Amino acid sequence: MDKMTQPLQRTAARKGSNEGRITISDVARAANVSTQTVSRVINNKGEIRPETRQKVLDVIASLGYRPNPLARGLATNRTATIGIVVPDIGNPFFADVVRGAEDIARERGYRIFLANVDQDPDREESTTWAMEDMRVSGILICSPRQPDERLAAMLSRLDRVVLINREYVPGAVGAVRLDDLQASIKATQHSIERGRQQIVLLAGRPGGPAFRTRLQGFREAMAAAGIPVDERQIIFCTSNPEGGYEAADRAFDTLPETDALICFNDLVAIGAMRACADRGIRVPDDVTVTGFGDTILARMVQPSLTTMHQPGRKLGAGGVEMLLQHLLGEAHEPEIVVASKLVIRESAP
Amino acid sequence: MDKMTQPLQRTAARKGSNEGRITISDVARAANVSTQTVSRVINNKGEIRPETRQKVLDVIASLGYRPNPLARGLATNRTATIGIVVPDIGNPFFADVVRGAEDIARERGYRIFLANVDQDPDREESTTWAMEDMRVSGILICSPRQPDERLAAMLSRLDRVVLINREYVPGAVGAVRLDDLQASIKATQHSIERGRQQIVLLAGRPGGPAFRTRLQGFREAMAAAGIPVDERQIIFCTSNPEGGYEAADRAFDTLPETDALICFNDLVAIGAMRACADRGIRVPDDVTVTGFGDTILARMVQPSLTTMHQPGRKLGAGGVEMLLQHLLGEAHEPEIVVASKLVIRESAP
DNA sequence: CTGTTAGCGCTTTCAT
DNA sequence: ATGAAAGCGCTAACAG
Repeated sequence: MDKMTQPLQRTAARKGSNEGRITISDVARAANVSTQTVSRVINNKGEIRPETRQKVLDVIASLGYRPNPLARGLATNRTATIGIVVPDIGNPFFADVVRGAEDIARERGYRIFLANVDQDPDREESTTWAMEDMRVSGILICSPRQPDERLAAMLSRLDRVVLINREYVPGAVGAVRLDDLQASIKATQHSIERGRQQIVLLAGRPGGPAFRTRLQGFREAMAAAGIPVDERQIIFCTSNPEGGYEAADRAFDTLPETDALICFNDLVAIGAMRACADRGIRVPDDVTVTGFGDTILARMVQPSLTTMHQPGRKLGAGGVEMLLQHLLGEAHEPEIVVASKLVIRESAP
Repeated sequence: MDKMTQPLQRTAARKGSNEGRITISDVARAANVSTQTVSRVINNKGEIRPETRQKVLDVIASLGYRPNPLARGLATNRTATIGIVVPDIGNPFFADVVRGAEDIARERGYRIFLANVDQDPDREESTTWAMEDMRVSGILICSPRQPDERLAAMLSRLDRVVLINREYVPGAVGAVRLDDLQASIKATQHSIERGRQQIVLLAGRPGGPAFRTRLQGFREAMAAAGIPVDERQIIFCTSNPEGGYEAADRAFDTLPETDALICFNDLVAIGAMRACADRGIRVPDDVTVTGFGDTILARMVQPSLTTMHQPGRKLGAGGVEMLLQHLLGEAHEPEIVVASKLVIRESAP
């Protein structure tokens, strides 16, 4: 049980005391009221005589009082904080999700507690517990790779979790996600329509639902066009530029006729394009490359990237909104699906 | 935590407040000891008879007890948490800093409380307060743009802050930074040595110290080479691809002879290269482009980016280490300066 | 080595 | 409309 032995160091401070910070009693004393009255004022609860209220507010301002969220949390078992768990802060898509969440959260008086788990399911789980321990009001989880069963197990012990960019799983408050299946279909169709013969899917890491959906969309689009799929056309990769580079490399080794690459995300696509360049393969003439995400880089890289636009900001904002509705007991959809559309640029015109 | 270590116990849900969660008293009762003993066990404090200790640990495990960090924090006025404030989670350099910090923090039993402030000084300040309110053990701040005076003011009201990537300011625990001045000099020198005549600095946003240092290095290198600097060679920009795009555009409008661009960071460089491409300007033949950061993208974009390598991970790790040393009362340097070296790739051979 | 007694700062009953 | 008392779960101080 070493995990819970937490180092609580102390500087030269005396006791666990409050190092001269203003407390609610200080305010109460200075305003000649009880602490409850102060509490009521800062929480806008109950009826308070306007004069009393104003006096308390004045004292608060002049003393520079800031409520102690830990004490509050201990008393109420809740903090005005929303946790966000992202698998990879290096991915601009998640950066957008976070921004969207922050926008709404801030507006509604909540703080964001952001955690990066670097694609590690164990870290994801322990992080989630830690947030729960901190009595966050709710958690947004972007968990593209956690298997359904494990996620369901987590949810069964967790309350108030909104799933970002994955299908609703019972036990969650709800899910806000992109229509990944349609996106995958559209991306594949586009390559088919442009007459590409040997389309390869750089599919991400196997196991997670994102992977499955991409794959399914790919297969469906190919089947609909009557094109048989060789299993070698599906290549696993980590979801970053290196992964894309290696996967594209493998694609060209295995299937030299490859003339289109559908990539798990923009980062993978960038890596794949680099692999093409290093082999003297021209994009888009010899091979077209399609990404997912339409992150800011897509417009900027060369050739610019054809990619499925995925409004991450909307997902984050929608997730927080759903959570807050839930907290307020308001009704809401269990699942919000946001469509993504293809943005055609140079890499796959 | 294991899902099977969850006994169906539920002590009549006291006041519904703690929703049936296990408390230290539950453990104490079940183990026939006082809460104090349990506390000692989980904190590895004081001497405890091994049998007692083991018994407590067993009960903790079987009950699935997890200490309430809020209660702990309230009692000790400290939580085993380190805050990190980054100006822009979309920037891969900061992602690296965060990862480095997480590595060490996790290893030492601390949690990371990450906050994004989107380059907004006000948000930076309020976020910092919120962290302080949460009684974090310390804060790492990456604050490239906050003016010295304002930062100093913040520090005067804050304890235990480590500055990341900026010079030591009195009041801070210390600073861990790159040798930005040398980096800027080296980058400029490289362009000079390769015979570039009209070198333009895309300098970032004015006001912050990062900006100043880049500028100073640029001027010093130019002066050392006896090249006069036209003020139009210094262009402000936001530190993202769009900023780079616009700034490069302006550079070519103003000084058509421009044949080298030194960019505030890799993202700016990517935007600048795109601007070149859109104008039919060849990189590196017509114009060389140099970035800062050597983020993962630098290797992958086309042409690949010559850039100053900045080991973000080291900064984050070093920052946490310095903070922990400080908390333990150990001596440490006030400032750690990490050298960055030029990585030569295609954009400025 | 272990237990007892007080809080930490805030909110929640209940009174008034 | 306001106050008094009683915790929330944990740790600090001082016994023993």
